Amino acid sequence: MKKKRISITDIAYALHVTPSTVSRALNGGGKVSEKKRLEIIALAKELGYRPNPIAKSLLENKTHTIGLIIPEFTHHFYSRMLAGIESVTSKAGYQLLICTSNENQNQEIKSTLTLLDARVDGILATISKMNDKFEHLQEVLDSGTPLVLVDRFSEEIETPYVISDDFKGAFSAVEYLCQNGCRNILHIKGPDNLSTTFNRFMGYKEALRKHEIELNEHLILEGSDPDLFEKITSCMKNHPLDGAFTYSDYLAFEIYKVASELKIPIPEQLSVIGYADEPISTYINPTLSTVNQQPFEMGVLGAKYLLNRIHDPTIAMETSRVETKLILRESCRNLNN
Amino acid sequence: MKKKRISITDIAYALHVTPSTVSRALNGGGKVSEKKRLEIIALAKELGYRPNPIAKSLLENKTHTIGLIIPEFTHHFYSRMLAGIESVTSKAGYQLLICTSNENQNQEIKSTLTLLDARVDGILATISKMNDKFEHLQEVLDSGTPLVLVDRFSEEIETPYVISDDFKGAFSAVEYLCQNGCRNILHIKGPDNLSTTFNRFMGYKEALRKHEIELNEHLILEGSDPDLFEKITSCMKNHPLDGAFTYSDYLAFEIYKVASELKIPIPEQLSVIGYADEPISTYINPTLSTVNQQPFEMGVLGAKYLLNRIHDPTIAMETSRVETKLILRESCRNLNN
DNA sequence: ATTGCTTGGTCAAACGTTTGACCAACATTC
DNA sequence: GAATGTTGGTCAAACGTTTGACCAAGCAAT
Repeated sequence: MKKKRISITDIAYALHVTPSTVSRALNGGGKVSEKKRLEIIALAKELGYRPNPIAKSLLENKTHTIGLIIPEFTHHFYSRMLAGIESVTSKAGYQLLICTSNENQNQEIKSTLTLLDARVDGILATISKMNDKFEHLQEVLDSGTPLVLVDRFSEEIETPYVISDDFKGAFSAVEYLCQNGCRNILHIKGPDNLSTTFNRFMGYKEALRKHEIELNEHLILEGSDPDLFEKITSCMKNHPLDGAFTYSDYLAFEIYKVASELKIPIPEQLSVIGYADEPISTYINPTLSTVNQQPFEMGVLGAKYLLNRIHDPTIAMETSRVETKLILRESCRNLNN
Repeated sequence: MKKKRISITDIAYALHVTPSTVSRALNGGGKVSEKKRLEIIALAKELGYRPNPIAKSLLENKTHTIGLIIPEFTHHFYSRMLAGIESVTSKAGYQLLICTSNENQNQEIKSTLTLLDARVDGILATISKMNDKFEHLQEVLDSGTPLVLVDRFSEEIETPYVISDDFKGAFSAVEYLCQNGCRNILHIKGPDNLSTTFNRFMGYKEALRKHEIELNEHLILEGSDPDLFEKITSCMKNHPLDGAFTYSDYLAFEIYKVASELKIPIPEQLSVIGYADEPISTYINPTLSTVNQQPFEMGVLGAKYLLNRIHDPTIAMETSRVETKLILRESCRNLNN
């Protein structure tokens, strides 16, 4: 029941000229008298003519659409990233075609195929957690479709990427703890196989090394451990903990729970720093110090890199490790005041 | 630099048949010998042929794409709604084209035009807050493009919609407070001009009326008041408050802050219920009772209505007022246990 | 009068696909 | 031997747009 939109040929017919002339009048390609040009433009306006981008796409082999593959929408990080992406693509006149992978590799592969089928001009992807296959991404590259990876990347796939500087982010957090008197710092790690988990852990280790604190294996826990609460509890009981750095703000909250149970005051006896600057960090008590990854900016950058690549595929690969910001709130002791 | 994808004519040429034959072989339209059919299918597979949906769109005047206009991504409500929408559209084989309005009417109008230009098969929209013009939406309808409004709607525009039952949601929350001994219940209202603000307020009033509690104007505050904290404080000091119902979880948190300042224990002395079931509600202390609006389900429903309309535009208009769920957590007294 | 240039157009192909109309070859029926 | 039906195809139009090639008319220069 969709109404037929008026086309260039309709205008041509009405004015007894050919579609070519109408096209040139509307796009300013010359070869049309001033009088006809005005006539055509007037009629086009009157009839509410709007060019059909589908026809143009077919001809130009371009869709002015970019595809996005994102694990999910609900984490604050991704919605901010999405907002950043949207802000630049919409300004550049590009449409955004969105697919979710649900952190599921098969769905990611399917989404990739869908976007390729849709002939998007480029793809922006955050690869899913448990990714061990990369053929589908290689296929994107092979097809000549520009690809930019955001947030997570793999060395297996040679393409521009924008990631957060997890190492430095973790390092700055743990160094702050060290500088403010912490010597026994717990770390709760993130999901296995994720470069972010690894890099944050490395940042933790490096900060300890720099401040000549020996690494204590007992102070390192796995966030995915089903007995995490008990593990934290026994860790707190058996070690003179004075600091904690966790892979996420949610894991930091687990520490809050145990500390509350054991009546260990934060920050007086235990300084805590989380990661990601989720909204909850300003609402829990005490407010949580954390590491902000600037997801909006990451999205902006990723989208820009992609557009650059679309406009000139021979351009040198642009990659960024986005700086993090240490956000200090009530959960940390500060020796200086 | 995008590689040319292999087309139906390439296959036709290689096999010395016409494109028509290839098309029929691939789509099973008969008129092709079994032998040729298998040959064609084999070659298509070998060459990695994938049909070009752009060409099909041009022919069919359908894009298998639905447009989404959403105010923003960062509120949990919208990201859940988006997830719900995506879950049904992707299953139905539809692409999702996303635009944000940033709660800005001009941008909403622009987005609408963009989607119409893109020839989407239907539009799903959450109209922006300060909406007083509806011509653009009427234009969508006039163009014959199915439109479904989600979360917010206007009587000016006659189309299917899915909204949350704010009245009942508020009513159930306030009634719960009444049933559990509260007689002096504070209400903090939402933004002006929003039907949700009005309806939640009406629900509040109706619950009081039903439980024969007289409405006290002094117990009703504006969430947008810059001196909200002070207003709440003086309200708590001057009235024997025993309950509070707020337009949002964030406003409920303001009450937490004041209560903490005044050393009023929640829920022992004051029961609090928020609205929206934002993630923070399970992380603040005590955990916050709230009203869940089932945004995921709203998205699912909206998308389904739209798809139904796309498949049969003459179908009767489907609208829903989605039930809310009262989520009881630690912030409310319960007389029964 | 011939050549050459400019202006203002038209024509046709192209993009990839589908589909109704047509058609030749062959088999069947009377 | 003529009419009819079936099988396995081809042809061309259509969707809306752009664009290179062509062309006629008018004019100026030789």
